[in-house]
Amino acid sequence: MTDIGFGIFCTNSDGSLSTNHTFRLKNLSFERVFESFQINLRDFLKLLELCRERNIEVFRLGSNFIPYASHVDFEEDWLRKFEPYIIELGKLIKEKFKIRITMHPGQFVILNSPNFTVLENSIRELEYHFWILDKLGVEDDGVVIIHIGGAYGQKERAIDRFIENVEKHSWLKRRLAIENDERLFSAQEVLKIAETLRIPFVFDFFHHSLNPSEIDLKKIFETWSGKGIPKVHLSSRGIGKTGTHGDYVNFEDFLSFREMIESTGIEKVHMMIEAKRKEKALNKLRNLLVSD
DNA sequence: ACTCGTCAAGCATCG
DNA sequence: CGATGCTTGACGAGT
Repeated sequence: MTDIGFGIFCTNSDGSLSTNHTFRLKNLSFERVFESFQINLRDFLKLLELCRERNIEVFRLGSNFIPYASHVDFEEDWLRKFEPYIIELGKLIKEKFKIRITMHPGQFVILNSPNFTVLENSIRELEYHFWILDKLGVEDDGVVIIHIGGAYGQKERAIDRFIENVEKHSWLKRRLAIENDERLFSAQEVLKIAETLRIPFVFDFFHHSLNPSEIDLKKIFETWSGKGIPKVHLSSRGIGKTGTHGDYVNFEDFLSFREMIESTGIEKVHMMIEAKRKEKALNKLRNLLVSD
């Protein structure tokens, strides 16, 4: 039977703790960045406590941990001032919490954009994400997860451009992981890209159900060899437009996903619960598992 | 003291 | 062509 370790992201269920505190860009100054950072740091530590109490094995740190860090107006020497705090935090995580930390930059990070400025901004944003994880001193299993990007009416061309751009900035391969999305790039397409680039594939069950393709989950897990425990995402449909995440995870979705995972014979996976009610959703799921 | 619209960034889809 | 979905959170204007 597969051991499934769970993960949550960015905030707790009532929103009282968040690693995404920010401010308005027009007020950008070192002081404002530092102010938000301190709140994010404080909340992050509380969230790590929460994860430890509830035996949560993965946490996704919010991209706004240091707000506007990749913005052109963010001055270069500001980041150096944060360095000692991040290093200290990294030590604490290693000694006290022993949790896997990952990140997932926003939808604006697009490595296959034909627009040079978009690509440039994306690279800068990824540099910032890598910087954080490197200074934290987390292992290579601390991945930075992105989607493939746009199709621009020529999906094959868009895939080639993604591969070319990652090859061009090959340092990205150290932490970059890619995920199938709910509309454009199916799991089958993402697997091909992951195999070509030799980077891990974060399989998203909900996106796969909305954008299905023929896949071999075992092959998807193989992209993780030497890169840490395979990571997957689980969410269920919410009210509103297709693709919206639900407040909780549908138990049937979990059961069929678990069956799919177990059929590969894998020993251990990390499952990120992408539900709006975060640890409450995980609690509900675990309660159902106990009574099941 | 509150609610509401807007905010750095891209893309595709739906009406 | 404008609103919406994607980690939502902050905050100033209006009530």
